[in-house]
Amino acid sequence: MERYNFKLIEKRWQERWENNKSFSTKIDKNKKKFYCLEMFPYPSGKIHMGHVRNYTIGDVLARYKSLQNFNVLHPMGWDSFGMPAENAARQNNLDPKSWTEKNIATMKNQLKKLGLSIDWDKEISTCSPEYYKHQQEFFLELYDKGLVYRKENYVNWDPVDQTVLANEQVIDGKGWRSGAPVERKKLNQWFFNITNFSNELLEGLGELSDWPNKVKIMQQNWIGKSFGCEVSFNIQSEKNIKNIKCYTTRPDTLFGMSFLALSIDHPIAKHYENDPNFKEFKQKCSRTGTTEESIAIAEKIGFKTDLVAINPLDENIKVPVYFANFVLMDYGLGAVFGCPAHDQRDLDFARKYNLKVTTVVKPENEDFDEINDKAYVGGGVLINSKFLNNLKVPSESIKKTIDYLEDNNLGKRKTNFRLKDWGISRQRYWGCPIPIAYDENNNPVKIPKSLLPVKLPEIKKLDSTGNPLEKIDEWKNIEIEGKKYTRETDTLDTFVDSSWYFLRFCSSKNKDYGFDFDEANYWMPVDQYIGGVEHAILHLLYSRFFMHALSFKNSKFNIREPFKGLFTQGMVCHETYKDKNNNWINPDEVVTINGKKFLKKDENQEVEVGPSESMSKSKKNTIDPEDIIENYGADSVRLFILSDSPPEKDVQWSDEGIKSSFKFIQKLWVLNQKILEEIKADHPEKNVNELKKLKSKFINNVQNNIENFSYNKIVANFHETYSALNKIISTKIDKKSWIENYRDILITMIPVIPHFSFECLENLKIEDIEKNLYWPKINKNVLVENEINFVIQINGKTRGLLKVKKDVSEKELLTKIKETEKISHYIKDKKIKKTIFIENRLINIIIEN
RNA sequence: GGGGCGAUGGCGGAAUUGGUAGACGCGUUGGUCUUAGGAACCAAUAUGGCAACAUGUGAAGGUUCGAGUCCUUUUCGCCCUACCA
Repeated sequence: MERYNFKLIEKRWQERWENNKSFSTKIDKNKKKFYCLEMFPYPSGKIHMGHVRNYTIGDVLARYKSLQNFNVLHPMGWDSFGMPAENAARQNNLDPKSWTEKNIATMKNQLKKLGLSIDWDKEISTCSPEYYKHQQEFFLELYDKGLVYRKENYVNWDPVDQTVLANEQVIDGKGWRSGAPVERKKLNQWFFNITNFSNELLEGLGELSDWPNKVKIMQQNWIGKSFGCEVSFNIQSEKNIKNIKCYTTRPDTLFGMSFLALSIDHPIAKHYENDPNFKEFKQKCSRTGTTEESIAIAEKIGFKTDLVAINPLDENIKVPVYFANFVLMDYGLGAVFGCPAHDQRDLDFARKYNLKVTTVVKPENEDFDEINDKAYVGGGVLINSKFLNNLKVPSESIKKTIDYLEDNNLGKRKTNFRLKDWGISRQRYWGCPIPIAYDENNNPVKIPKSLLPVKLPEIKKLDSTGNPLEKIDEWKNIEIEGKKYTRETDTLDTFVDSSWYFLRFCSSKNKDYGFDFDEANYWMPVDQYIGGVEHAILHLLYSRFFMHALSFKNSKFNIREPFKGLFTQGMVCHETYKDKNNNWINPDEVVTINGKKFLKKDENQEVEVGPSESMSKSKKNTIDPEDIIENYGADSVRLFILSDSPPEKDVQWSDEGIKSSFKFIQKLWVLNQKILEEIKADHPEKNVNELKKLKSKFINNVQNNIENFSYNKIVANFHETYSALNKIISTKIDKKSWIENYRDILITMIPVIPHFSFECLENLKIEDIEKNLYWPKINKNVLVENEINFVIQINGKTRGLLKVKKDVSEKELLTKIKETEKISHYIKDKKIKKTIFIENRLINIIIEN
């Protein structure tokens, strides 16, 4: 018997799909659509196992929906702008464009080998002018809608590389490449007014019932809506400062106030600019690291001003005003009042500077301890608060205090959002140019639509410092209608590229606009979006914003939520290995002996096995998908990457696992040959019902498991069905029944192992099978069992199973139990107090002991 | 500090509304066939016990005829977020 030659067979089917354009899709309003999208990859060089998992999960769904006669859009593209291309270009002395294009060619070829049902005709690449032209149009559209603006903002500046760093490029306050201490520098930058939609973006989450709760909560926290009020504090000062406004969610603790703290970036700071002590303090603040941990641990420090703030509720309470390192300018108003008794930070600060601690909340009906080092943040009632005393905290206190403040013109109710506007300027070459130019007075003007796209100038190599666009004068200096301008040299954040690519897929060749309204209205929203949870906040929020922004003041387009369903898959992990010199080593350098001893290949040196971690180049625990496809075939890879772990959890890649999947496909092939022989034999005897039932169960299970994303259980269904078929094969079933039922089983396997399934289907020699493929419908009645393994419990303990006919009565069952020695001895001579009888399932007999 | 998720054999994981705990796979053990086995096939595999049986889903309580599943308390682990006023 021939072994299953996956190399030949997979190649043949992939070619056939490509030549027949099997997955190319057109808009068809008579058919229900299904838009299945996986997050498009960054063309970093080669695909990795994470891609394999992501695209396999998506492909199972796409192929399943397509068999169910949905009109399926399943496209693929490239998120091809970004820093790695610049880094690679600098390192290897080439230009980002050719590096990127080469990677795309490689990865496309690799993806094709996975046998994905992708409509490659719709392929897009965000770095192509055909794509970013429309992005520039969108920029101008949002500009006209007032959703784009320019303001000064701080950036991380690397003084050696003369470049702006992203937050993740700042490591311990130093530039990741140069190692130089990073400076804060103010630059004029472009912003999308995402906060214009804060409320809509928050409310919209409520409609997203097919999103993981986790992600919705993350976005909710990110948007961070809070209710409170602005309070105005009068200031006593020799300077011209009359009052300071603070935002607070706890105005009810105002009587406990003992200081007021300002951010060092607060406008009032300009009064102290020339004070050397203040300068020193500012420097001290900027010295604390930027890592999350160092911020959290950082000591609270303050700079005492000569200002005195007066409590709006009691003018006899006068407190000092500080600048403090823990107050942020970009949240609220950059100023807070400190109530040490009921806020830990304020307490730490107060203890350090010997400020008063006045308790104003005490737990209800309880004694309370003096505040020492721990602030009391719970509820209770107000004390030491004059006319607010005895109000319940927080149910009455906050509302009543705000009412009082508003009535007396001391403050006003305010909703605040944590969400900040989206800074989209990047001082980089390899991104979408911003279609703006500046006149001689540095006023921005739009580049007219007729001059779009603003193409990136081609360069041969990148210098190591600065933004190359600044240095190309012939690109930078332009004339519009005879007037001289200088181009904006910043490019757009690459998150902009990915904020609308799913729209572009709907009509990827459309020339007049980023998408065709008719097509977009047909395909959108994406029915199922699949990708890593690491994009749970930014990418998904920006995409949602972009839809809101495009829908804003637009009569032709009104789709505010781009992704109806979201699925976040887990990572692919592998064991880590280290040699005796403590260097990471790649799995393919490791050989095992009896699965116990791990040795470094060719060196006979023992290897230390570490815990399984997500595959990463730094730990060298990666497995190259191309090697695996080469050795085991795409179907084996697909099967294995789905088995073992549920898709939302991390999966452990193992050599044994992929081998086992490979063997399983071989076994399926052997079974297929046997079935073909049975068909040839065409036994006159029939055993249809059992086969039909087996098939129906299989289809039913697989269907449920696909719908619930329990893809690991599908693999289990495959194994069970394989065993069942192997058993049933000896029972002499006639040709017609075999073909009918086995055909349906094979179709059901298409989403997971398409090459194998199609090959076997072809072997069945059913006419026009390819054109008449549909997800088999099953008769649910077939699934009903006529005999039931009835669970017999005595006093709640399972004592046995009885095979009885369906719908057996309690009385009949009890009779049968008494006849069954194995079980009856438990109740012999005992008085039955009570029985619980669950139809067709279980009986619990309660007896006296 | 805030928020979320989770804890089931040696391992990854199954277990509809509370109703046979451990599906399926890996690994391990025994066997068959083989010059060989790192191939294939068959069987066993939660723990203790010869067995009957007992015990078992991180821990402790509770609700229930019945709890992996529901409630309370608690321990541990992972993830996100972070001086958010």
